[in-house]
Amino acid sequence: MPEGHSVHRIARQFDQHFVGRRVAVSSPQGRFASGAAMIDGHEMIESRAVGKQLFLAFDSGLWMRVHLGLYGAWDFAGEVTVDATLASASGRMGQTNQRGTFLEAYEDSLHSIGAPRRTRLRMAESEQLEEPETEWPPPPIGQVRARLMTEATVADLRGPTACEVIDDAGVARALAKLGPDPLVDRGTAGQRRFVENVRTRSAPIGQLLMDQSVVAGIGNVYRAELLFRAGLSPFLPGRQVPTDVAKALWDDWAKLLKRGVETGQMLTIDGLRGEAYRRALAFRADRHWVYHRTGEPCRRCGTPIAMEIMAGRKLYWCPTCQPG
DNA sequence: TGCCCATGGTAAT
DNA sequence: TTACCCTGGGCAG
Repeated sequence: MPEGHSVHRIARQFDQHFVGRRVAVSSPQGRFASGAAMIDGHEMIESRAVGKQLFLAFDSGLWMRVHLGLYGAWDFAGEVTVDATLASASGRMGQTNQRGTFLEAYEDSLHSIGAPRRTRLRMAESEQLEEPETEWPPPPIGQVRARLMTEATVADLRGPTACEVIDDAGVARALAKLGPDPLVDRGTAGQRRFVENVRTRSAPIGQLLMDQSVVAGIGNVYRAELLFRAGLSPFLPGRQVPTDVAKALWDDWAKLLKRGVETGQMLTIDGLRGEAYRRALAFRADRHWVYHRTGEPCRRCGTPIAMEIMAGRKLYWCPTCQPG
């Protein structure tokens, strides 16, 4: 599922290709038919991401709120922005599964950074470039909950946890449930809220980082990786996390989120160069310190990475580097 | 082909 | 805690 960085990238696609345009909204699958009718034909005036939620504003005063959940995805077709070298390269990598082809795709993708072009792009937990369609508009494939269409671009939403039309008060209610997001709550205000949220709760920090009311946008990957980077035990109660450690956690999240939005990948190992960097882009197994590495040797100390279920989700950590 | 798993979250128990 | 929503990829057979 998309953690926060993906949703910010999706919001940017809407900002660049839908905001300022009239949008035809429909529900090919039918389950969003009444919501679609409320905003169909109106101009999109704003695209905003907060944590893992996307808010699209229309000139009628109504908003579309979308949460992708575990399986959701947006499929863009037509004119979209392709700026993630890795996204495109790894996408084609996945189709061919041959490293040589990956390198060719990587080199090829360097030419298209930031350039709007006609293609198809799947935006979910990862991004994948696909062959451009020949028919326009492209026929919806599978269960498309919502279709948003301008003259140049189609966005198909499938499998979301939440997809609804709400008013300003509804947006306010949704935002009130969310903790700070570094790309929304800039400066020290967001950091202050985060530190207070952590240090007033007794739940373990590994659980608090996944709590969207404590901090918005962190998922299971970033949770594990942030704790490793901080050398922090996932089991330390929030109120026992020193203030300077909590501040540093927030700053590191802000740094990783920014990197994720720029690259389209959850790159949590710093300083990768050359082949190691390209491998990390192409292969998830080469991308993280501890996430999804149960039993494998810690990249820093060699201790087998541990895993246990915390609050229903798999938690990964290094018992030596993150003592407690 | 079919089963398991997944980067979420909510509601029921 | 568990069930469930709902989709796609990986992998065993």
